[in-house]
Amino acid sequence: MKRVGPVRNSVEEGERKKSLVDDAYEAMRTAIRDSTFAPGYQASEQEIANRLGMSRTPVHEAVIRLQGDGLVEVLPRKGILIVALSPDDLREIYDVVIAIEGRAAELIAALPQAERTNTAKVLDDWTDEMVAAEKRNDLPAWGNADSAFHTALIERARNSRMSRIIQTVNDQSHRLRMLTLNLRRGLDASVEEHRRIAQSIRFGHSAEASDAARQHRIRARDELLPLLTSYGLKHL
Amino acid sequence: MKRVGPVRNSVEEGERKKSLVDDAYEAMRTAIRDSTFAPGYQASEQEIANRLGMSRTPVHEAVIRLQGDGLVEVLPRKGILIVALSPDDLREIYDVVIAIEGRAAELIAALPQAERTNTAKVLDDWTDEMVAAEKRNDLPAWGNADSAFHTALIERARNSRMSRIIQTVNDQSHRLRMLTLNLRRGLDASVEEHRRIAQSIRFGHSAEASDAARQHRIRARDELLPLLTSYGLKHL
DNA sequence: GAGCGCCATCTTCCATGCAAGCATGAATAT
DNA sequence: ATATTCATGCTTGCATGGAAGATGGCGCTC
Repeated sequence: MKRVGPVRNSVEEGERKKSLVDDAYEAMRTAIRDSTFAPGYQASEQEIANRLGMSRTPVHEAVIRLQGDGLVEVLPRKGILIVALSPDDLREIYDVVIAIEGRAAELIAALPQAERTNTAKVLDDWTDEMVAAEKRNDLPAWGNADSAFHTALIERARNSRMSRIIQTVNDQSHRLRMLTLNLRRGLDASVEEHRRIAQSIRFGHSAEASDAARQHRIRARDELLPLLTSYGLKHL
Repeated sequence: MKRVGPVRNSVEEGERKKSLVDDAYEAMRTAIRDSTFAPGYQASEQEIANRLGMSRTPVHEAVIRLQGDGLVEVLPRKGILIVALSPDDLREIYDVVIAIEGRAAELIAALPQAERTNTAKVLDDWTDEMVAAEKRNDLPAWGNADSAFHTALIERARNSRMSRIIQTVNDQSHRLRMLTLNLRRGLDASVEEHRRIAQSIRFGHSAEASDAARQHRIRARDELLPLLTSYGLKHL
């Protein structure tokens, strides 16, 4: 019986009081993100509890949270199902991201100049990192820098609800992202589009910032979705 | 000890199998919405369990869901706190609604004409209802018709994640809505703005539909927020 | 051989018991 | 009178047992 995630370490617990529910939640969330629990996999709470070295209760409560996040589905008296993403789910997720990121960029571009300049610099730095990673053919680093760009874009809007929404759909689509990272190599306009977003923010052009952020996601969607269907991927 | 909500009726249960957790969740959600549980109120799981005629477990699990919805906060070993909305929360909620409803209107306006016509008619019908209610000085009916308009707008976009997001922020701000319904009487441009949204959808003008939906919410926000601060309402 | 029904088993659901932490207030010392 | 300390009660966190339900296999019947 292999342990899925880290369990309460009784020796060095000097940092923070985390409940077993939090442990179980993080462990399962991670396991789902990196496909240790693949979609379609059906687990039982008892089994997971054994792996994590705890009783069924905290696992059960963590599952409730994961269900709220849309990551699992609990089939009454059948077990826990790791949900798969359909093309329709992808369409939904993209529209949510387009809406939220567009508004976030718009809001940032309406902030005072000092903050705009600072944010634009941070965004440009991450874009620089993407360029550097591309030169090194370092795909993981490229993906991380791209993620960091979009995370920074949301965080700078200072809207915890927007952050949470994006976090949720990111969790849902994380597996897809890992997959698509390998598909689209080279043919990507992300860098120029990121520049346009940062520049619009720098100059305080709200409408253009919103449009740039939206078009960036729309273009990425229109490139990816046909690719997936051509590969015959019906769910993941 | 007064019962807060309906409890499992053992006699007529011919409709659907609802778990006790669902019962507890709905009962508490309703109690929070209609201020039976006012913000700042601190309850204990045992107390709520007694009121609902069940044990602590389903209440505890329902509380986890409500916490995910941002309606309550559980203070470890102190109790359950009904969260209050700060002006900053209001700002966040409005921006989420502006983003989502704007995109929803944009998407609907991009649908085939038959569906657009149908949706526009439904929206106009609800706006008619608002006008009629205003003539009768029937404020609750006006509020219901307005809610129905916005619910229809979201539902027609056929995006379950958007629906869920809106549902969540609606739950959070429901008390505020009930309050503001009484504040702004007469001085409201909602009807004309609703017409413009419906008309943009009817003609398939995506950009204008998005703008109309966004401006409608922005205008409402800019009217309401100063009103609240002038009344000295720091939280609710 | 095919189909039907029953039973064993595995699952979640819920109740309850125990433990641990924190706040409150009383009681005592200064 | 005031401050401090300690005990008590109330809270959630977690474990565990029993119950209800669903499913799959196995045996029986035709």
